[in-house]
Amino acid sequence: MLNTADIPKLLKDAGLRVTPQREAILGFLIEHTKHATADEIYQSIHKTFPSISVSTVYNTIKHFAQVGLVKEITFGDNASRFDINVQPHHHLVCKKCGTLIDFYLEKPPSFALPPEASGFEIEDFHVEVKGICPACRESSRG
Amino acid sequence: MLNTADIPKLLKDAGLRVTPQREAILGFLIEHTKHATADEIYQSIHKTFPSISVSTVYNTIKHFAQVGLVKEITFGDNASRFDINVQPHHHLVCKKCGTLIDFYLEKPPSFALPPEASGFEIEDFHVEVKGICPACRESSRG
DNA sequence: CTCCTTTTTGATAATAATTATTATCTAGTG
DNA sequence: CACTAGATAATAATTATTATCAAAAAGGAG
Ligand SMILES: [Mn+2]
Ligand SMILES: [Mn+2]
Ligand SMILES: [Zn+2]
Ligand SMILES: [Zn+2]
Repeated sequence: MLNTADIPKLLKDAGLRVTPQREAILGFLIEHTKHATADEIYQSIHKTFPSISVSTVYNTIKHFAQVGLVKEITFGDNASRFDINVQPHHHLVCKKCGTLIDFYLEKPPSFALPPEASGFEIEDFHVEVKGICPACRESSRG
Repeated sequence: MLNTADIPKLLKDAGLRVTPQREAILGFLIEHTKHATADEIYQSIHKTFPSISVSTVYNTIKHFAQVGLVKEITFGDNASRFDINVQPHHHLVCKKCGTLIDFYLEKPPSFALPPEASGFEIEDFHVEVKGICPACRESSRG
């Protein structure tokens, strides 16, 4: 498990300079919640770090994603979410509110790619299970 | 296979009025390409139907998606794509250009959902295999 | 510690995709 | 033909994100 004490080392090992903004953003992702949006990160950090800017949050999480500190999740038509869990895993997603729950596969799916796929360099895959979470089912009852 | 001659019937069966705009949009999706974006649909139809509006394209494809005539695909950080293939299937996607190729599973993945998932009403799932297409590999060679 | 170079930050503007609003128009009904 | 629910087109508004760039800060070298 990642610990907030490791933050400066995590940043250095990723080849990034250590700044208060980066420590705050990485700290938020480690401590609070997986799968936060850029805006959620900004709103939370802004309380104790009022001078931080929205563009810094975007720059920083994009940087983090590039060096592999987080993984950007971009499905649904809503905002990107950022996942501090960088192990290969998959997501159960609520169609209404976008809540994500991690899960792991017991057995990978067996897929036969069609001829048109030849020459494609495959890097990884992601399974998205879609449904409605209990909270959203409750709130949409007639 | 869907045929352009069936378009009025397809619209009526879906409970939608038959209008030239709807015929044009559905016709484009059937004839030309699977997985077009709203803008691609608009740009193509606009040539022969100059009075059509961008908002009509959006309204119409959203309508189509609601009644099950097309399926909206929303991964990647780019624009939504609309799939005239509404059978359950999955996608190989190019990380660079967003090109999509359909594929079908031989065997569904076996997943064990965690306790947090209890109460979730599962509707369907989608496997997204990510990579780089031959064209994009070629164009990014040093 | 001080100076210097490089990187990062933050304010703002710009862009892209999409949704909302609304006046006008039209298909279907009788 | 006349009426009305529904559809269209023009436009404004919104949301998420990226670009620009001067000022501030980080990390080394001396
Ligand atoms: Mn996750
Ligand atoms: Mn498809
Ligand atoms: Zn929900
Ligand atoms: Zn490509």
